[in-house]
Amino acid sequence: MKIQGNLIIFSTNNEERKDVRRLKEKKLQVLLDENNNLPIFEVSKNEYIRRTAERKIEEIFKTKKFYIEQLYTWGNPEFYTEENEILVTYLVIVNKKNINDLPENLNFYDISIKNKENTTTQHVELSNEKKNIQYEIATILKRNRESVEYLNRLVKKSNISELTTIIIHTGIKRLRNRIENTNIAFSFLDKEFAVSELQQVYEIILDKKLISANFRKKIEPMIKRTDKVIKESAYRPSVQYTFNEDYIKKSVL
Amino acid sequence: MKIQGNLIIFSTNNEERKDVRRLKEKKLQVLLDENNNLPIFEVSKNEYIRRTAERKIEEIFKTKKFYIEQLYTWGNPEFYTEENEILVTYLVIVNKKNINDLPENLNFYDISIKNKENTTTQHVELSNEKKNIQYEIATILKRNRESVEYLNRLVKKSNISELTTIIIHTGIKRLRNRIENTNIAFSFLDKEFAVSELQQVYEIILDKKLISANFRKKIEPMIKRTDKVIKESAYRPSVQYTFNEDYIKKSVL
DNA sequence: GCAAAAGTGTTCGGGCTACACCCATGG
DNA sequence: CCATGGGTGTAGCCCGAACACTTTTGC
Repeated sequence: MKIQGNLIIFSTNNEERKDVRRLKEKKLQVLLDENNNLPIFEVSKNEYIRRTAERKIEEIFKTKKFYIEQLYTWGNPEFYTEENEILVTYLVIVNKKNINDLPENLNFYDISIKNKENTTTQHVELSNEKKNIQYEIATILKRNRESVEYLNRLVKKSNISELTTIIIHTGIKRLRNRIENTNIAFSFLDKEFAVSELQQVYEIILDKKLISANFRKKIEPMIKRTDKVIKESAYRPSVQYTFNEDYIKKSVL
Repeated sequence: MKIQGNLIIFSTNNEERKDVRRLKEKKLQVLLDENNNLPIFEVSKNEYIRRTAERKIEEIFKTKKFYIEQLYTWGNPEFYTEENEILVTYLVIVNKKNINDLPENLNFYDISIKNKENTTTQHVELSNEKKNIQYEIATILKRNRESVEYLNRLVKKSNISELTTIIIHTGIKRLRNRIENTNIAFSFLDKEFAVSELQQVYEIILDKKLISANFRKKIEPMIKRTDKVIKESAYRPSVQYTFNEDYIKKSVL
């Protein structure tokens, strides 16, 4: 029995706009190696698997500041090419500012997802300056035994493995669930941040524009105002906030 | 590297009341072996792990009618006694009426949970006619690295392993999450059921009384009325409903 | 008739949505 | 002065909570 570990690492990028007076545009990113695979680690006989995952991340970024949780364990014919293998995937969130290093073979890719009209198919584009990966992934309703299940399938062959696309898909779904029920959003940001930055994190994960007036009210109990201000855009400076430690939403496994 | 599988199997029991004119009282149940452990299966070299889990369940109950999903993979020093082991847990729901057999060493236990006032500790009692297992489990907030995490710990030694109590706890949390977001509640019931039966499933999983008028309105789009009626109590018969196949809530992994 | 369950209708309040509007800043 | 973002207030709407009330049945 062969057992492996796997990392789906999310981060965000701040991109300058052409119009320099506008806010930087945040994008959700994922880390892939030179073969468009997720970073893998070998599960050793002498260490607990989660600790091994953490050590691998520390090795990649030379930092101990990141969020980690188990995503899923793959060993299902639906998703797996080889029999007799098990792959445990961990979901990781890093703030780029906490990264001290990045191996040459690993690169962050912007994630862009477009829903195809009147289908359950999504067109996904992973891109950076050097490379552009495109694929389409469909959500299929599978009626099996006592219930229904949602499966994902890669509908067009691409230069990325089906399992990788499914893990990315599953990871984003998990982010969406977590961002509504926990405080993971703050893992993308510095200790101090503007409300608009937090809102951008919500927007890129939920993939929709939010009305800032309503967003403020919603997250108000989660954050604490500081005395500092910051000038992100060319206009009115924004107040810096920190996470309100008193407010901890119960997380649901 | 040793790898094993594990099953947390939930079901419900219909208990007669002393007052025979009242409705049978549903209770949430879990399946344990004679040593108070969850059913284990060995992961073979020749089969996918989920399929192995399904085969084990079919072997236990002599039925193919059950709900299954992966719960969690344990291999963390926090929860595990032995190093160098991995345990993949699957969550299962069965309707007793679909069970054709049950090995002698396996028994269902009623689950009763009481929150201890002003603490995050819960007193749990697992009981049937022959046996009674009691323990207390605490939820501990652990601040680690970039975020907070909830851990569970067995606070009083008991004749049940800590890992088993944590898996039961995690399983119930998962049921609570799923019952609000998917249609798993129906896996506990027959194809045709009364609204009050469905309500009882919600009540035992969420562990609180619901107001039936509001419950009806909430689940109305999920169910379809049939022509049949059933007399569960000694009083007014109730209309039989089925699951409305048109209504399928998106499940979130 | 009454106790228990099945089933319907109504009111109230909190939270989300949408939008109007003011403030601050730099070009 | 105006475009853009920061920030506040408010009105409407929907949904859930609470509860009153009717119907049906067996003892």
